[in-house]
Amino acid sequence: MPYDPSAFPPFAVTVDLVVLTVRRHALCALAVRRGEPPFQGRWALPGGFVRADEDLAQAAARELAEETGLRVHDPAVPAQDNGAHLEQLATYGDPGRDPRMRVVSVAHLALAPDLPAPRAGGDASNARWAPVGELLQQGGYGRDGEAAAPLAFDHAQILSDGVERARSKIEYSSLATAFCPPEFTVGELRRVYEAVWGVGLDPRNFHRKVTGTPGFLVPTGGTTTRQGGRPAQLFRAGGATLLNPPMLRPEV
Amino acid sequence: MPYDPSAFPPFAVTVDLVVLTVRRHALCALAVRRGEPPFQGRWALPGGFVRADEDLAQAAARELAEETGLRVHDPAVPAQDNGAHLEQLATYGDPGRDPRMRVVSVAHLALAPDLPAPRAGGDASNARWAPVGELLQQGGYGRDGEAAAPLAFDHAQILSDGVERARSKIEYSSLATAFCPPEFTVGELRRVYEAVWGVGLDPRNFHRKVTGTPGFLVPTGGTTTRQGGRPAQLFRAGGATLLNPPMLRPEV
DNA sequence: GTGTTTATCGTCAGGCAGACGACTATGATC
DNA sequence: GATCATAGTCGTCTGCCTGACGATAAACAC
Repeated sequence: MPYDPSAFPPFAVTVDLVVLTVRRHALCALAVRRGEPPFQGRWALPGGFVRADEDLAQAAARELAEETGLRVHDPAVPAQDNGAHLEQLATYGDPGRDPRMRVVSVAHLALAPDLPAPRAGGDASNARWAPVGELLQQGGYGRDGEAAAPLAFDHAQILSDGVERARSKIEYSSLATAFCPPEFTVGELRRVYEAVWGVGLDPRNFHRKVTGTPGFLVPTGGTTTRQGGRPAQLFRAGGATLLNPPMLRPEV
Repeated sequence: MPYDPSAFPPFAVTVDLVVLTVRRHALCALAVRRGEPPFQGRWALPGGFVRADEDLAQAAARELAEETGLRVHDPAVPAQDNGAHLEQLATYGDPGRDPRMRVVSVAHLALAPDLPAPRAGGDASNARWAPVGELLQQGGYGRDGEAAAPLAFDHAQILSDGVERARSKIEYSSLATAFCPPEFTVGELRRVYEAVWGVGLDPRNFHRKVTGTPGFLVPTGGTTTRQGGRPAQLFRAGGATLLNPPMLRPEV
């Protein structure tokens, strides 16, 4: 059959972002408050339309920068490590997921170190870091009396998928370092695993595992004592991106 | 900002399929010959436009049925196991990936047992199972003198991503059984792993691993001798979908 | 029967993870 | 300044799993 522009229905294509970070020993996601219908006043994941001349990854990186000021870490430049990790997550295209029109959303997952404060177009009250358990639970009230209404659209599903991706991916990759500042201690990295998995890990076995895996961590020579207690060695993420054998997640 | 239909550019949304199977000890993918420009006469992955009232998974299942006659195996009905496995792979939306217009393609991965013969709208000469190495290699000639021109569009990238997904996913899941008929022997399952990974596995260790993992394989009681040699026990896939600890892929 | 092929069971050594003891180096408290 | 609490780091031991590989079993071809 020849090419016929009327043979296919037009879609709007958006990118939605699951931006995760670890704050106060809890896995948190970035949520923005919707200022317009539908779901006006409800919390949602940040996102926006893909522009006509833009790649999907570019659109996601642009939205991330607009919402958080974060630049994306370019894997081709391992030296400059002060950016977030960004990867495509999955695509959601249910008819009716947006009541206005047919929207296909390409969700992306971003992992970032702990940040000072979110900004959404300069309006801080319309963006916040919230523990993922709080965003996903139905009913009840959040920490600061915020009514825990479900996220807008199908964003609870998207967030849930993003969290699951992060939880499984830190098992077999060095992705957990994306939650850490450029230099970090073994204990800080362990607390990332504990927050993301929601479990406790043995500090001694964890230390043996991460320092014994070649190429995973590179000591920088410095030490720090910002956690109290004996000063800890500082490390940077090594070149190894795959962790083999993987870090084992406890059975719960 | 209020809702403004002119604020976003229209996209065409398609689903493309990476349909994998194991034939004659080789991992093969379904390819269809393009009958119209662009890339007329070249091989491509099967796919098509998503309809206006269709979910992405529905569209992928419909395309799969149209191209192969396969129904999709519904995970909610584990008893009836005569369908293919289908999952979303990734989404490709480079501007310029289709010279006609802006097309976002949601690629899906399908795994099927060995099938008699492909059919593409009843025309067998326009569809074939080809070893993935043949489809991905640049230049040279395929087995039957077919010029090994690169796949159309960015389909080489999509196929490559799909193969990589399949290779890694059979490590930690029971997905390899999707390449097998409803009842199969340990040896047949091992040959699936060998074909997908392109390695040789020790039959004795493999047998110990798969029969020793609870819930992975369920003996049906029957035996078969279709491979020659001593009759082998027949199994069905057990309820366990996750393989823990995973099957280890040799270092090459 | 003999040889070939495939399936299945066993044995053994090495590696890794979980459990946990011991020691070190800092800041806080009395 | 001594003591305590906290966190980091190094070891040890045991059990499980894997890779390598020997041995046996049950079919078919000749």
